[in-house]
Amino acid sequence: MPEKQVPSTIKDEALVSKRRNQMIKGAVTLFIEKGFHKTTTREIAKASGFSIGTLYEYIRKKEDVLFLVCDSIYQRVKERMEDAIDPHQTSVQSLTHAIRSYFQLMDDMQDEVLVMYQEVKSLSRDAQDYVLQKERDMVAMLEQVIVNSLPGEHPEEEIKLIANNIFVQGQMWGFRRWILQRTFTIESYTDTQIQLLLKGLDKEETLQ
Amino acid sequence: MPEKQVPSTIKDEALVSKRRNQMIKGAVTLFIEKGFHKTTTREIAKASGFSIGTLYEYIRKKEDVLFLVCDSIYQRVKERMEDAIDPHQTSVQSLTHAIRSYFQLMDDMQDEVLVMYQEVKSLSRDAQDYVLQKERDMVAMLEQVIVNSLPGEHPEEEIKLIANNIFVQGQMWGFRRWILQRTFTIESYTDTQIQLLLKGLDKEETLQ
Amino acid sequence: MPEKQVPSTIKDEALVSKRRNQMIKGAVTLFIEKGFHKTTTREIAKASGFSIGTLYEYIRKKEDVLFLVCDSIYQRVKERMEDAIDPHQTSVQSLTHAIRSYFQLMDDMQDEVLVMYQEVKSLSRDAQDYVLQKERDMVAMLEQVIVNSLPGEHPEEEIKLIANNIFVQGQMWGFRRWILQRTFTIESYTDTQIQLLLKGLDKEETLQ
Amino acid sequence: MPEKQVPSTIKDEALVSKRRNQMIKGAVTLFIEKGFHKTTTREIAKASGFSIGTLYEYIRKKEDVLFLVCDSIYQRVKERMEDAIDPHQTSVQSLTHAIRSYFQLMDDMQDEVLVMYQEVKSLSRDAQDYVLQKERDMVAMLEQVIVNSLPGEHPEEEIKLIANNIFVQGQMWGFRRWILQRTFTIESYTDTQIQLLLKGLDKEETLQ
DNA sequence: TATGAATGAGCGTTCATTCAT
DNA sequence: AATGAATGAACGCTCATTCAT
Repeated sequence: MPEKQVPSTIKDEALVSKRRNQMIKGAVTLFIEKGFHKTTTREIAKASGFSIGTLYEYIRKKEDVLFLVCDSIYQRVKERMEDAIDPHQTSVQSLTHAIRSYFQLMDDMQDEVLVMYQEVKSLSRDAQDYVLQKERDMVAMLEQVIVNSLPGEHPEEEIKLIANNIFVQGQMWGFRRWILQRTFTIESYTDTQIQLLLKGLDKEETLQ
Repeated sequence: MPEKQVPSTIKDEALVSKRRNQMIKGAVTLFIEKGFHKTTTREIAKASGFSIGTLYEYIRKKEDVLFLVCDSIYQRVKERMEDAIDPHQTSVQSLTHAIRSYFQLMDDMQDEVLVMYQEVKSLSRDAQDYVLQKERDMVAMLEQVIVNSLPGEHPEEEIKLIANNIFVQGQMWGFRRWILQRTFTIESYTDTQIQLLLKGLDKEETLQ
Repeated sequence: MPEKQVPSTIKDEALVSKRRNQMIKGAVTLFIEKGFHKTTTREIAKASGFSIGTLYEYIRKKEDVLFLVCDSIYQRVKERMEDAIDPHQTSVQSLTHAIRSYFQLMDDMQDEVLVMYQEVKSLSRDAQDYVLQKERDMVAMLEQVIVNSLPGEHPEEEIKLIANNIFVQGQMWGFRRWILQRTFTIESYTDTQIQLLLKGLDKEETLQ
Repeated sequence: MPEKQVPSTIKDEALVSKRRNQMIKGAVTLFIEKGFHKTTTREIAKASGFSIGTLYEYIRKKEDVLFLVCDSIYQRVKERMEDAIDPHQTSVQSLTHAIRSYFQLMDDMQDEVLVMYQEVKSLSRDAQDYVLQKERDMVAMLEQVIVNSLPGEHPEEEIKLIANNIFVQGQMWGFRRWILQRTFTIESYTDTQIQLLLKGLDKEETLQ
């Protein structure tokens, strides 16, 4: 898919994939450290293990690197979410399990998520739409789990809002870390959020 | 206070205030449009209505403009929050009123808040701390209202988390606008969030 | 004389004199510290005790300040040389006395002389000529003393060269201070130079 | 050695050398004409035959150009002095030969030496020390020749002073050219200085 | 396919100078 | 006579991008 969006002059697709993975790995660290704008293409090339000339054989513009990075982050998030969620399960446990998995994931990928939050606006309109769609897909996955897990009638809007709340609360753990991680561990944070949510849904649950 | 942090070569303090307001007004629009990094100092000067030379009589570095913008946003938010919150009131209504006011405010200042979210990381460490503190102050205000308004015992952690949730949900209205504002108006968004919150707190309330 | 070369918009000549003395005093310190080019007009104004606007009432261009400074340095040097030299005396002592006075003067005004050496080239052609003339006058004074003091025939060229050597050796004490002042004090430096000179002139003298 | 002090982003060392020579050649002319401060980096680039971007591939800061120029001047001076001086010769002729060579050199490199005199102070402390050391080395070479050439006892201080005098008299030919070159040719200047020196040292010598 | 030297538009910033008050 | 806010040309420097090898 990213190959569709970011053309390369190199024909060998396996090589393109390999080089781009090097690039993403190198770039993500730099973007976390100093942000997209303050990272130079030379630094990216160096961190990727090849020359500036080679870098430009695999991308057209610096922005492409950012796109590749964002895309790869969402890819990884999506894969792990799909592993964690079983769409056929209908118990409340399946919801709490999904939340736990997602929050844990957000804890693991704090830095990456923070980068995405701060840098997507540097993408072109098209690329932003592409990334936004991935986000929508993820929220839709959460909506699905909620619908499956909650007995009783719930207006669609409420479902949507809960999904969005969960989604943002996961991210918030990372980008408000300076405030939250003084008071909570990822476990206590997860527990308390689930508790608040389920109280609101008139559910009892034995935590854990 | 910002005068303490951002020195100017101009002596007339009233003039400094006036020019800086011009600057903030001009810069915010540009930052919203194209981000801090892609906005040039010349553009800021032009949008502010004076020359590049004059701009630099009122700041030392480009970053100072960003700081002034962030500071002014928080200033305005804080002022409006203080107007909206009565610390002596103890009813649930005072909480819902605070939330309504805050969400309305976030609706009014969507663009500004978005800018802050995406650009604070471009500030120096010191300036970031300064801004972070303002944020902490605001969350503390929300905590206070929650403590005052909720009968019954609530662990401190729970209070903290609810305050953070409300704070982020307000901002989320702005920075997830492309998703949320398809489904909600600011009113329906506010109502649904309050409903979810109060359900969780085992309170009944006639909305509005 | 400098009033001829550096016009002022102010009529009151006494005031012009006073202000310019303030200026020279302030500027010389700055030039010694950081050089002419790295000193700003604002700094000069501040060090002079008045505003940038006032500064420009007494000069036309920044370069004028440098001229005034150079002129004042030469003025002071010339005055002290004239005090030290008696054109009617004809003994060898009168030569050694002149050298001693001049070297002492160069020791006192090391910094000023260094500044002049490094910055005259920043003056306009005209101003450089004016300063150069002052230098020629000084060398001529030394020539006069030499002619008066030395018995026997000496070709004019030799006199000229000796005068130039003395002149430069005086300055060298200041601008080669890092090397010379490790080995010599101003007194030992003076003694040794005089000794070398007089040996060459087949003269005996009881040093001081 | 200068490669140690002035890093370049270009890897090909031969190319670095070539480009830097272009740079030095271009810059020296400009510095002579208008001084270091009034010469712009774009002018240097143009005079060197490449673009401003390329210039900065071979230096880090404008000051580096000045350092390279100073370094190259001293390098050339040193090389020619080493050719001219035979440390095993012990006759007076070896001293006069050294002086003649050195003065001739100073005549050839008048402009360069003038530039150095006026601009070293614009170098950083470190670079100034480096250049000063080269100067000390040169003076030491002269001291050596003097010690070797002069029979009889001479206090160390006297040797040092003579070496310094010769050193500065060489430079003086260039930086006081407007005065000296009216009266002398380089040959007559050299002869007269040698004559004065040897008289002082109670030596007879057939000039030439 | 890989390299890295070359380019130059464009940036942030400074500061001599002016002029209305 | 004195002030200082305003100006903008010009500076040093960076870095994304290209292209000959």
